[in-house]
Amino acid sequence: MRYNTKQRELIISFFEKNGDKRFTASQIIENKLIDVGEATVFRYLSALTKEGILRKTQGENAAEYSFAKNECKAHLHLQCTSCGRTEHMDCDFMKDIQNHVENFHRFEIDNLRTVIYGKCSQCRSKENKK
Amino acid sequence: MRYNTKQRELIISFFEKNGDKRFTASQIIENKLIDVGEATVFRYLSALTKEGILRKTQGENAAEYSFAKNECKAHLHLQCTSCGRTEHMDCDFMKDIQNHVENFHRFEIDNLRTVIYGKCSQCRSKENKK
DNA sequence: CTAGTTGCAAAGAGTTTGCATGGCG
DNA sequence: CGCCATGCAAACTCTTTGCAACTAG
Repeated sequence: MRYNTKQRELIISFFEKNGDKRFTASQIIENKLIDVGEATVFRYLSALTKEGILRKTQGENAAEYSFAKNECKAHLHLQCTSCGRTEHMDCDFMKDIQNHVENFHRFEIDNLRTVIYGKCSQCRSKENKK
Repeated sequence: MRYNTKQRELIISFFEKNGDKRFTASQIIENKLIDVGEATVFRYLSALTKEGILRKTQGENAAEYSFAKNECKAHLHLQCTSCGRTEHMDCDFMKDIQNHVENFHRFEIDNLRTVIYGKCSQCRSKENKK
């Protein structure tokens, strides 16, 4: 059994409101973004990730969590290592990638866990100006 | 300036010999896989990653390091979340992915940092038998 | 009422840093 | 000989866990 508690609702609605934004447990706790005890934050971040409600990715030092929209389960995510922005790869070619990896490599991609790192064009042009 | 020390050579040749295998700093230290002090292991894992000699990826709890072959800079890596095995995506379609992401999303993939998570066919058939 | 949940504090794991000693060039 | 590298121990950060009080169903 699982209880519907105030803390659970607080955490889910926090991420729901914050769209694509990613947060570490420490950010939430230190800045008091949600009024829930430290251990409980960790417990729910972990539980909600298992339930598929949150998306967990690894930041530089700590795990980052964001809201896992349903569409996100169907596409990959490009994350710029300079500015940190995430782009959702919701284009037609996404299906081709999925098919190739499935048929040729016999591998089923986990779109929630995977992050494609690299540089977005804006950050690259900024760096070239230096 | 940078010195060529015994420790540096030990660490590089250890990873060179171990091909695709990934190791955490703790595995190396606790099992004495390399005869180098704790802090020095961490210092070199970090330094060699910056130099592009090692490939750093995030395991469940700790960073994992493996030897970064030159070919690896040109393709993505599929890693099974069940058995942990890594498959190198060195197929012709890899170029198409690179081109699409570059031209359509204006994003330059970092192949050393990126890991595509999912399940390999062997692990999926094993799980279906349960 | 009963079983799951909370929050505090303590513990644990991974990683970084200060500093005196040692070694490369 | 001068500067960088090493190793130990201490410090730090992120995360998990034990436990008594609390709360949803």
